[in-house]
This record gives sequence, structure tokens and C-alpha cells, in this order.
Amino acid sequence: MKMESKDTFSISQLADEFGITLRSIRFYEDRGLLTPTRKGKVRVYSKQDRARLKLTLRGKRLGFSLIDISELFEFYDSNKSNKKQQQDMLNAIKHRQQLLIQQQADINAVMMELNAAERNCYLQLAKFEQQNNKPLSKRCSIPAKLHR
DNA sequence: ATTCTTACA
DNA sequence: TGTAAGTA
Repeated sequence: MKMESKDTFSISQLADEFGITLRSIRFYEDRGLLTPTRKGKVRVYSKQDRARLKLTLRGKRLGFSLIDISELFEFYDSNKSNKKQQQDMLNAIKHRQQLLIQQQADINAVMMELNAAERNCYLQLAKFEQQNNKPLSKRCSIPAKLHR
């Protein structure tokens, strides 16, 4: 159904927008990641809910568990009043930062390996074309960035 | 036509 | 998470 207002969404709208199923969205709610309001029994999502869903999906892409993601949300809107809670949260944040730094390093390493593999592919293709005595096509020529 | 809950794979 | 069932 089409909603007159621009700041609320039906579950279907969000599912279409993000290319996920209704089941997933309800599942995330079950895990406490989403808290849509209700008009009767029907879920009504606000822009903030939409933003939250977006963050959830990004977290998933990064390999975070739904629990990890809910923990991040707690950090974002942290309302811990006492000192110990703040201390614990800080430690948790530092830990998460460390994990991300590690991921970043791993990503860089894999990226370099892939770049090397890609370079070899182009070199091989160039060699084949040379054997066939054919002119290098634009599409298969070695990109400048791989010359180094 | 859409969405909801519940239950099982 | 997918899917089926039975509703509202």
C-alpha cells in the first residue's frame, strides 16, 4: 500500500528498498534491532527505523552477528549513568575497534593478493594475444594502474 | 491485496 | 531465515 506520508514505511516498502524479505525484518525486530510502532497489529516504520535497518545490514556485511549489532546500538544511544557501565562500554568499544583494525588489515592483505592475481591474468592474456599475432583490444589491454 | 502470528524445516 | 497455514 502507498502511504501518504513520507516519513513512515510499511514492512514491504523497506523489504523492497533493501532487497530483503519480510521475514528478515520481523526477525531483526525479534532480536531487538528494530522497534517499529504499531497501528493496531500492523508495523509502522519511521525514518529512524529505516536508518537502523540500514545499519543492521551494513553490520551483517561486515560479518557482525545480530547480537554484535544490537550491542553497537546500545553504544550509540548509550545512557549508562554510573561510572562502571561507562568503563565497561569503553572497553567493549575498544575491543570492537581492535577487531575492525584487524579486519582492515586482512582486507588490505587479500586485496593485494587479488591485485597480484589480476595482474597475472592480464599478463597472460597479453601473452596469448601476442602468440595469435593479434592486436591488443582495448578491453583486454593492461590497465595503467597494474603496470608498476 | 497485505500483514500478522505461530510453528516447523 | 524460508515456508506454510489460517487470520484480520
